[in-house]
Amino acid sequence: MSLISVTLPDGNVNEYAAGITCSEVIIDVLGKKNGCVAAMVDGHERDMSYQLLDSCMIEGIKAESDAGMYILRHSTAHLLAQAVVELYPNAKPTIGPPVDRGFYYDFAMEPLLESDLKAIHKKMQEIARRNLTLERVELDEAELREHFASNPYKLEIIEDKVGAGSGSTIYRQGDWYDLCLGPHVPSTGKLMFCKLTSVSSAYWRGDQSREQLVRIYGIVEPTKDALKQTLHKMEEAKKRDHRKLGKDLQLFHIDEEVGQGLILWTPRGAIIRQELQNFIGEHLTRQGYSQVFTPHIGKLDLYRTSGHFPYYQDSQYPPLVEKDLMRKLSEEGCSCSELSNLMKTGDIDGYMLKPMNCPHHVKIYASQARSYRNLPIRLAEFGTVYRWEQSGEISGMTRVRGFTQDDAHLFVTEEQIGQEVLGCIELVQIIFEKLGMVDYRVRVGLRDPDSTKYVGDPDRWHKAEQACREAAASLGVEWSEEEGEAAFYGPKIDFVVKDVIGREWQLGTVQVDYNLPERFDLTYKGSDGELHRPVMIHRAPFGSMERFCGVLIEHFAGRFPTWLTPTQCHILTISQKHTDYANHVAAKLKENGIRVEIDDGDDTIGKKIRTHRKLHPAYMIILGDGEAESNTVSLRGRNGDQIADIPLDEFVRDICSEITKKSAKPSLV
RNA sequence: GCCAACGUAGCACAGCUGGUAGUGCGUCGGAUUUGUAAUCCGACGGUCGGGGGUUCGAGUCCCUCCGUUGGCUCCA
Repeated sequence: MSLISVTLPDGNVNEYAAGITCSEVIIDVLGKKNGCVAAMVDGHERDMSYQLLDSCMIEGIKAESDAGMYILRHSTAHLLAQAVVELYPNAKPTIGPPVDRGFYYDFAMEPLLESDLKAIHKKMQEIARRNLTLERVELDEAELREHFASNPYKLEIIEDKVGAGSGSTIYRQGDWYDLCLGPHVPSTGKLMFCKLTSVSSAYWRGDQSREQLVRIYGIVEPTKDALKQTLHKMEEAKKRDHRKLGKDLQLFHIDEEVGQGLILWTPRGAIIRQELQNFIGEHLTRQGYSQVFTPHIGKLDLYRTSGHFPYYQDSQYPPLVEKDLMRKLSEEGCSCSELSNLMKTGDIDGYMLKPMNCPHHVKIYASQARSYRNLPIRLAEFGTVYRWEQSGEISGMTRVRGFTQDDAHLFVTEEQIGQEVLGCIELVQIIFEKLGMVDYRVRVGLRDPDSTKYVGDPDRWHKAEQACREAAASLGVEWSEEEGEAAFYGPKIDFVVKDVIGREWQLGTVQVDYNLPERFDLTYKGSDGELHRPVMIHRAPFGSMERFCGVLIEHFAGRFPTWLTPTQCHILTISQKHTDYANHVAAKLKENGIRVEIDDGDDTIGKKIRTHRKLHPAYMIILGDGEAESNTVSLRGRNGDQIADIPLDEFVRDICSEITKKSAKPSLV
């Protein structure tokens, strides 16, 4: 038998007889498997049982590594499928991939209930305990078809993915097997520590016109402890959910009688929003923006020119029609579809709730003759827009039907694009940094080189794309280029953050636009005395106040920094004879612009603390005889720490300074 | 929009196979006047998401609409 040279991660080279398995090499080197579930051989993931026939480089893949977790999840998806088929013999497994935080498997079967998961989980554990070996088997096309003869979904995959004439592999565990390329863990015993998290539905191949499948989601970890930890984290994440905290902290309300996806900002939430808007406003002024105000509606004609109507009719609220016209049309027996057609053709006019602020801002630009000396012109507005999101998509504050963008439109010359894009993203960065949001990524959306859907000259596109790239690269955070993700009217930079349950949300965006200036025939006079076309940049560093606040609530878990928190000080009296002093302290704080709430009720101090801590004020101020006599306050912080008898003036000075500095955390206790 | 589950007082929940609604917190009233995570007593509060049906009788079963949640699809 021939010998092969196997290069190890540390650079050492061992010689083995050809045909040795990954597992044997790893055990030979380490004396044990050391938690490896698979191996990386010359850059390819392989099973532990994979035989090495040629000289190669090898490295073990540990279960807890990213690649290892992926394999663990994938194998657990198989385990799930086997369990489901054993319990429901008519269920047909379709696909079951690993995903970021776990895995899922889709089955063609009768709908399941959440409560059925328990039995399935039990079955999975039973199979895991059988410790079945996962065996890779290569089959030719005919054999594959024979193995999956009763499963049309697998046959379809064989048809499409495997291709005519070629074979593929299956993985067998006990008497069950699945079509799969692997790799997998060596045996089902590695998959003990899993949990099924939810059951929902999905379409076969994500196609709405095809069969509805039952999707089961689950998670898995290499050890019991890790599973416990992950479950604990999931519980913690649930507590931070902005929908729950928003209710508990009285930040916003959604009322079904008002409408789905329409946020009512209650007084406490409104403070947070106002503070954020003030904060952005300061930076807008510094960066040379002009603030404008525009109404919530505009004529259909405006949106015909901009292109929003009727091309995006599906995602807009239906147009508003003047009442006399409506009456006349209705007397004439005009049907809804006729009305809709008349609107499309422009034969009748109406108004639209604005889906975007840009047309209004364009009109402000166009209201005067502009010169190159005026550019860039930067128009900013907290503009509320309305979009008809699909009902199933609406969620809390993060996906809504009416929202306020921290919007601005910059009208610039071609040469100014780079510098202005940079200015926009610097603003985003300043704001994210101040709020401690460091876990975000940047996506640069570029043209799909094969598509012709884009408007504007390719050379200009190229320059704008380059400007976006350079701007993104200058940020010093993770960024990626994504071809085909540009808007049809220009390249863009998106800021994406994760919420506590791992969902990613696009917040800020900066988009270059060649289209609207063209459609509205915008011009400026250049130094050459000729008229030129400006370029527009759309930007919204927070995306929308609704979504941003939703994400912020989760980011801070409801414990906002002093400058943002709705009530900064809760004054609690020891007994009712301290009410006068409490009012004195409150007045002093309010004079200094500090938001205060007093509780001078007849509850015990313990009870008051318990009540008020639920609202997470920056500080609780406890006032009794001692404080009243010496004109001091005693503080209690969020973590329960206490400081007694701080002179009132000193406290006012310190908290004011903390607020002015927009400190990340209350730090006076 | 599609699939599934869910929808009981302001909030969190209980209510078995149909017999006509309970608990805790909150609120209000009374007592208490308290020094750092629940003082005691009492009261108010629900046409059980809306509408329709089955039944002698429905929070409990069926239909339908609305909403919420988890996914899918979509997102200028």
